[in-house]
Amino acid sequence: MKNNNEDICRRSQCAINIALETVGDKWSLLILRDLMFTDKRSYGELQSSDEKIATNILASRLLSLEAKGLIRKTTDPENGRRSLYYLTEKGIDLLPVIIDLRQWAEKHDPHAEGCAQAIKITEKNRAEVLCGFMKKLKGVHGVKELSAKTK
Amino acid sequence: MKNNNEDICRRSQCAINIALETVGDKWSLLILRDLMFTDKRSYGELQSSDEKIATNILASRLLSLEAKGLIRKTTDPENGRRSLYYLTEKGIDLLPVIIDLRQWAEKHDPHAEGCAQAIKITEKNRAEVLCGFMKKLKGVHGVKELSAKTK
DNA sequence: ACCTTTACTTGCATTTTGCAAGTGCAAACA
DNA sequence: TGTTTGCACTTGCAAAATGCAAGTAAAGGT
Repeated sequence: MKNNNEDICRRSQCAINIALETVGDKWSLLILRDLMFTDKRSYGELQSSDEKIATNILASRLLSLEAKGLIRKTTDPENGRRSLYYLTEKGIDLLPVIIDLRQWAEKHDPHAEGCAQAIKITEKNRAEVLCGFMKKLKGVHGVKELSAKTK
Repeated sequence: MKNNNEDICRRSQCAINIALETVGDKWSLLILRDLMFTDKRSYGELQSSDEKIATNILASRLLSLEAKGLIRKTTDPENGRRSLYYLTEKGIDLLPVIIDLRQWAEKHDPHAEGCAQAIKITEKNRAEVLCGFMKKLKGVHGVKELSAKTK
């Protein structure tokens, strides 16, 4: 089992670099995408995505994302041999990044098919739509909102 | 010289996946960051960043970014042995992604140092600030704005 | 007790990245 | 006009990450 030596051995302390060292590989954000926009929660379901991630890579990514606090692993209460993965708030907070990547690809690549059609964003409603969708995700993934008591 | 077989051989057509296959490695966005937030334009300057990119990787990334249309290579008119790299509109359009990554890291990693302090974004002024900064980048990098004639 | 489902692990080939040294070429210099 | 120097890369090889196919382990059902 690896320890978290990435905390002290970084290429730089630049925020952008830190973000890229955390999720800047070719698979992590795709896993988060599935957790955000589909109801896939188990290992097998996550493996069934279009991109066909190799099983050992999926395993290592889930471990790494959990170690970094972006997802949380639980056992399915209805089926003990099933593991379920849920987003944490830290993971949910990457929604804006994913949405921006999608908008960029849709603008510049004619072949890009917009997954997550559910969430349509314009310049004006962006903050509102993102906030609403993140609130929904927090509900689905069981993230407690600190602001709940003030509302 | 590689041809653009990535156009037809993709893991999937999902917009998010396409974006990640384009800039989802550990270096491309850092190069774009430097072009956006510093006045580094030459090979040597780009190599001097904190993250210490290996020279062969820098060369291959510049080639790849140029092939994908995110940057443009020119010869320094004042120094013939110098190459200068500029962002294209496609590259500039990744600004929101980079800003979101930075905000995410600043929120979740106490060690993150905000590079690009110049651009401070709140929920309310986001569209305006991003738009203004992108306009500035277009000026600096010599990207023509189609809307110029209508203004 | 046996079989199935589910989540992985393992071993090995391939690709990507990293490091250090070397090459080539235009401009400045002698 | 030859030489040096700065700059942009190559090249060769080691190390790490990724990809593929097959195998293992443990819970649940029958």
